[in-house]
Amino acid sequence: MMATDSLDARVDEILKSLGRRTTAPRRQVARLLASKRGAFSAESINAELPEVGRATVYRTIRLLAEAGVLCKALLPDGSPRYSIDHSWHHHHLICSSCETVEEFRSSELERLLGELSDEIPGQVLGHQVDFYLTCPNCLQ
Amino acid sequence: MMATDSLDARVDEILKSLGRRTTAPRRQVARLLASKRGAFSAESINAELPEVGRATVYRTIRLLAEAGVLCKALLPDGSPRYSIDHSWHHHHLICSSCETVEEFRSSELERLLGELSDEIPGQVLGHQVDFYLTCPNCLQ
DNA sequence: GCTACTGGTGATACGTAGTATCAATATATG
DNA sequence: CATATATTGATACTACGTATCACCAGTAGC
Repeated sequence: MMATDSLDARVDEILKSLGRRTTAPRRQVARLLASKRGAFSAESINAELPEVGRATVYRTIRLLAEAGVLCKALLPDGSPRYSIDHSWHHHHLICSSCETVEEFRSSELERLLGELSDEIPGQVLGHQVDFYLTCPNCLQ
Repeated sequence: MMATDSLDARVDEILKSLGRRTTAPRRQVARLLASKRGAFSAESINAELPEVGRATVYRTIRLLAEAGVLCKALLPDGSPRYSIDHSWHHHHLICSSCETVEEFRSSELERLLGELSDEIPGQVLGHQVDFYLTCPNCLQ
């Protein structure tokens, strides 16, 4: 599968650039992630990979999130969901019903957030904007 | 203390309006919360009230959060912090260093978020905006 | 003020999310 | 191929929160 192969290569590259080793467990996790559409919990990945240790699953997810391959969104209650990061900077549309997470971009929003960051005392490191909604699907 | 007394009264009122009972443990939790400045974790409240059960501490915090007395902010890693809710609708300035949570309001931001909500497919229920920063204090 | 009804409490157990430890193992490199 | 070391996975631990359930205490009605 094209997408899987390219993510494999991307993961190899990232690991190399970080001086990390390319191991079988990391490949297994990366391949499973690549097959996922939408958002997922770390625990669900762990459940689908009984042959990979839990700690390794979590470590790999963290590694890929820090490398920008995955991004982390928080459901309204704070529980994290991960998804493949398709675009550089974006926010999230989170369905409170089916927990689907979609990416969302708005240059106008970005501009305003930038302006506000300049006004806020201290050094702004980043921001998070999430919309909680009932998605068209869940509205029937 | 004035602030404590008024929160006591407010909590009594809220409990009454919800048809809930005014109990000693709920008062203890509410009093401790009133004495807090800034944000705190549920667990820290639990630790400071050994005579109140953990379940009751969490139940009371949830009750007060749902009633609008407390508001919940999420640190960058998703761990929740609670603080007395001083103003109706606001966002958060979260110091990544000292974990201080401050309230933040911007009518311009609110207006834009409202506009965007209209454009987003599905029924938008709410949004969350957080700025992560190093606060002036932590910048020395 | 007493009593009964029922909501609240707290001990315990459970579930999710994630990190720390550490002996055993696999990888990249000379 | 040998070896230094990054990585693994079992286990244990922390934070955060909910479910259960026997017992207790508010509150409404008399």
